[in-house]
Amino acid sequence: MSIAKTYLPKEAEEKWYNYWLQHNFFRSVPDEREPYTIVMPPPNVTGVLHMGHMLNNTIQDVLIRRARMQGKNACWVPGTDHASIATEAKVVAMLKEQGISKADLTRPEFLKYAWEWKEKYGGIILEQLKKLGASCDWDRTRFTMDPELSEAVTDTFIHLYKKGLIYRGIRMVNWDPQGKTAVSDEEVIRKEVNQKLYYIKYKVVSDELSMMSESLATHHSPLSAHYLTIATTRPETIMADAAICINPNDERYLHLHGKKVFIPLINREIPVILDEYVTMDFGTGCLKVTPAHDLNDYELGQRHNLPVIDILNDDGTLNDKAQILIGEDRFAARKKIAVMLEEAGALDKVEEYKSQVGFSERTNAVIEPKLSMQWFCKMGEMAKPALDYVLNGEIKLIPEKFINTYRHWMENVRDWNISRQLWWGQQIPAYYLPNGQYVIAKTIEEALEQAKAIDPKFTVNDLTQDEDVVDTWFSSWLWPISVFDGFKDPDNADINYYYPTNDLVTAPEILFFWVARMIMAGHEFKGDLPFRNVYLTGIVRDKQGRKMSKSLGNSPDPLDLIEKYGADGVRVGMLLCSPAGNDLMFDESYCEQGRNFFNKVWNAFRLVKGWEVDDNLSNPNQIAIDWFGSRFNQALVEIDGDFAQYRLSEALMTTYKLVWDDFCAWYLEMIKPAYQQPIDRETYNSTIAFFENVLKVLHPFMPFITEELWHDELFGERTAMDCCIVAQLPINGEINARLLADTEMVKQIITQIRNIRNAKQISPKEALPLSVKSNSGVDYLTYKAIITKLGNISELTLVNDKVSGAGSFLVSTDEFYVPLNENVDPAAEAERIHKEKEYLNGFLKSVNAKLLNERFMSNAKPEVIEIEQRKKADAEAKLKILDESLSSLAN
RNA sequence: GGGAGUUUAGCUCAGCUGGUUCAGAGCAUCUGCCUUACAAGCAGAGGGUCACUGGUUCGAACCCAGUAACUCCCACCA
Repeated sequence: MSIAKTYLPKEAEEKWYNYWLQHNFFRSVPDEREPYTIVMPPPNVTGVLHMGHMLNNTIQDVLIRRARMQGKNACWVPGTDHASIATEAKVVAMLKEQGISKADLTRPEFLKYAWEWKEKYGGIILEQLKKLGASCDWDRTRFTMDPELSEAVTDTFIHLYKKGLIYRGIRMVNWDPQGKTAVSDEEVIRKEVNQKLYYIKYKVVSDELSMMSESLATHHSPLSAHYLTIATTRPETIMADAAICINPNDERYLHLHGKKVFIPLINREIPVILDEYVTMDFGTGCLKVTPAHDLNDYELGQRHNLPVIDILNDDGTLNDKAQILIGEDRFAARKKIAVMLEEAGALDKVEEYKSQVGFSERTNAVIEPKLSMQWFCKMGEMAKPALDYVLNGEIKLIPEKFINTYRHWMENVRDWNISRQLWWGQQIPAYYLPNGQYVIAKTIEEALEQAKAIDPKFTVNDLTQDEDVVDTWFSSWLWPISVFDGFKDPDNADINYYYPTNDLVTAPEILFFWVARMIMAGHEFKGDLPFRNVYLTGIVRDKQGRKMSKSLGNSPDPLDLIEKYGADGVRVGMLLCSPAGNDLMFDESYCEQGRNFFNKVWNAFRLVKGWEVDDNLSNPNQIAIDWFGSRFNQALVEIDGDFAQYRLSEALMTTYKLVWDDFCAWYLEMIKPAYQQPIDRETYNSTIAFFENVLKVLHPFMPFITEELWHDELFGERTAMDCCIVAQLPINGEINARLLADTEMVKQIITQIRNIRNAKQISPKEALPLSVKSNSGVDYLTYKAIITKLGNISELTLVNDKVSGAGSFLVSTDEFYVPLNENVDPAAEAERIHKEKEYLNGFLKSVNAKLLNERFMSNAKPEVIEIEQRKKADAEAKLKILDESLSSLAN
């Protein structure tokens, strides 16, 4: 029977994923085993898989599969997030294409469209995750707007309101004119932008000409006495100015104290006010105060009792209060007003200027500070315990460097604006009464009851529910609890069993958005932390270090990659380039390496599969078997250590080398029978057992090929449920250190023999004799079988004297001679030995320098001194042998 | 402006408490091989002033100080 030279993943992937599903291997229900739980950071319901998801979910799947194979009850809860602003924006855009405007729809009509959209596209990303091999318990799939989860949102809102942690108030908020909603501080991304700084002249209202000329005489400011000049990046907001502010200590402007000025173009009179807030050396030292459109100006306005003139509509266009350019977009208005100012002679100059501008994280629109009535959640009280969990180590952040950032944020946390002027999401459970009061209630019936307590005359018709919905994160911060119905049914078996969860794998970008708030919610609503470890992955970047993004077009399509390299290849590729806690420079070649790796495993399988066993043979290669057994156990310890520290990349690399180098390149070569020769039963059985163990350690990284091979008859009969996915990882076994060390020497011998072949152009097929002068006492005859096989040695003999005219090398202090047909050139040999001596002498010198240094001898630890002494003795022994060789060459 | 981090081979990264021949791994490169498991491979080899400058120490990639470059987070200077 011939087996394909290369493994074709596609068919196997589909077959085994379905098999796992059918046999409920991903399913988890509470039982007596130790739970291991991960809740998946829910991707946006309308999103598609990108490289960040690939990385994230590969890591989660590796952890989950490993836990499952360690006998834990592994539960990975998948789900999606309703992502209110992003989804609503998409639905609005979709409707617009159909010629439907959101404004023409009622709330229920709009929501109907939104749900249809969700039903249509909502499952895509989860389906894509299946291609990757994600072993989630799909029966537990949740959506943040599932009825139970929405109910949890309402309940927690009420809970926090009753506790006084939620309040309503007029505040300056971050307004997204595209999404037409407020967003939280965390959802504003500041970017440096090239802007223009406009210097605009405001005419001073003056009553006496004489005073003016006096000012002219005494002040040599760049400003005309008739005017003062302000600098602004936002000339379109001058119509909303309520004052000009100067620093009272600014000597240049003493003459302006108590004056008034005209706003250019509209000629409205505003006062000049004094406040030390103004920096004298920035711009002109004159600041236009626009309380409606700047947070600082707002606060300044509050202090000075200035009116708030809001000239912007919700969509960022100018309203009639602007008097001019009504209906124009703010950016169009900016350009036009610059021209108008210029024409009016009110524009002094324009400078290039770099400054930070806030953008909406979801729509990328420029954020507009806007005064509005919003709901807020107080954070201070909840932040304290959430900070403690991390500081005292109950929750570990991996890597630890994020602790500082986390602490800084938690110590400076501001209240959270939780209301959004959207329809897609959980509507705020506030009901307004005709008298302006409101009540907070779970249902309108309950609201009515409360209303009646205020005034029995109220009816349902008097109640109006708040139009707004809560921030998406106000539902996802409940995720680790709500997916287990911990609100609806706080004492149910699931929540009691799975909560707190074990590991959370997510991106550092949402440490504050989400992770911190989940910790707060966990403490507030469950009195316990939501998870014990937070693994913060890096950002997936391209080879040049740029963040992968749609607009740059530098992100490969994950599904194409899977198509090309197989899911196993892509998984390995992702992990190969993702050291713990660092960004990863992704390159397709990593996936190629992953593919090559599973192909290597496939071919090892082909080799073993082809062997015939002869029960009459009784010459097992016991040394090889013992050695690989030890080596395997040693690798297990290393892998365990890597996982314990969440060094997944290294765990994979340790596994990679174990399989490729130790198993394939060394072990299989050691025991491989000659072409078309049978193998003995014992070696065969051991090899099969090793291979099965290899499949196990590989499985978390490469689930598909390992499951495929697992079921081959090579490994014997399998029952339906006997699958690699639930096989138990081997427990750390015996490690024979001596054997491992000796084998390393044997490997060196073989490498040296190969080197001689290379140098002398001798074919590997040509058998060579080997003589050993063992000075160390190692009995090389023990390893005769391996040395003769891998070195293709015709005869291994022990000698007491040097062999002249042969190729030679040293391993440790043992001498090896390979007699060759042609005589070795003594001069060349002498040169080689001289070089080696030179190196050893240099080495010896540095060792001696230490040993002769009194301070070293008195300060260094005894074991360090001992090591140095051993080095010295070793070098001296080698030098002695080399000298002997030299003199025997001379003879 | 404040804070954190990074800098080790061509690339991506290990290097844990300062002490083995400590300067490592994988990939890439080079040389030789189509050797009956695998050319997606095999065998071998060559790559480094550990960013820079000083200091501490018997001893520094590692500790300290400073410098430079890059990255991230936070922050209301128009």
